[in-house]
Amino acid sequence: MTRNEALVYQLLSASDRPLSAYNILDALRDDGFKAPLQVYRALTKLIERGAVHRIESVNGFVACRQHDCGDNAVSIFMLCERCERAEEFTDAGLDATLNSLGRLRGFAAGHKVIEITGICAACLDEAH
Amino acid sequence: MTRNEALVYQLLSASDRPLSAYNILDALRDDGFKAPLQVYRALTKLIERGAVHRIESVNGFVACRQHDCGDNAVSIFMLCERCERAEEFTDAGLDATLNSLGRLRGFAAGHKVIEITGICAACLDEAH
DNA sequence: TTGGCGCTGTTATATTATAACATTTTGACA
DNA sequence: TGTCAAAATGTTATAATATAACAGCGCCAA
Repeated sequence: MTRNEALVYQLLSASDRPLSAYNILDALRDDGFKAPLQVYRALTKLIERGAVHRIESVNGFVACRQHDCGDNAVSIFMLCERCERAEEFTDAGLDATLNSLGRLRGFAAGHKVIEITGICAACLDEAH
Repeated sequence: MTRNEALVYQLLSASDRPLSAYNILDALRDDGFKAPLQVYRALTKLIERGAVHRIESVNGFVACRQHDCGDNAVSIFMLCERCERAEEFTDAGLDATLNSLGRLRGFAAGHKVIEITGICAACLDEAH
């Protein structure tokens, strides 16, 4: 892992919510980051490697918190509208279900995006 | 449905792949569209009403081709990497599965994004 | 030791989306 | 029918997200 990748990865690992590329850029200015490409390049590598996931719904990025995502399991993200926290978990059954839904239609499934927006347990409690 | 909404909806209905807001803008210049906001405003209304879906993975928009999406069923999109076509279908079982996955963790599920990237049947055939 | 490859830095630019505000249209109802 | 408020529209400007293009550096294998 290169220096830039490590910096981006550490930052994402320390955050419980998705960060945008420009959030990351700002946070790493003291470490010498000056241009968006430095962030995007690191993100691209980290994502290829499965260390980081992109959250399409919010144009943000999170560190992977599962080790089985990719091998026969799909990542599911629950995104809290209130506190913006993202929780990742995996489900092998769901992965298989989606593969077979595709197969039924002759579709060869590759990358899967599953993102659920709602209210997390902590925020529901607060509202009681 | 207002004139602008109708124009945007017709365009999307006639397309078998997602269009970006700026694709739409360009296509509707002859109809008097001049600024992105005209497109985004129409899209916002159409999406609220469930007539159009946003495809997060490609920052594009498609006309809804299911009538049961929303009522206890979730829309699933299969996106072909090769020809870029988007196919929508719905699945009530999957909707229930995701709701209960959330419930297990105290999460109140709202909007769900399910997008699968891969190769469609037609493109697989071509490659044979 | 050198030559190539991958990583880096930098400037510029493309793409996607919204803010702010003035104007016009629509439709309910007196 | 007149009128007023709400909704829709038009327009300019700008914000937020992402990539292109090219030059330089550093490592390390032959």
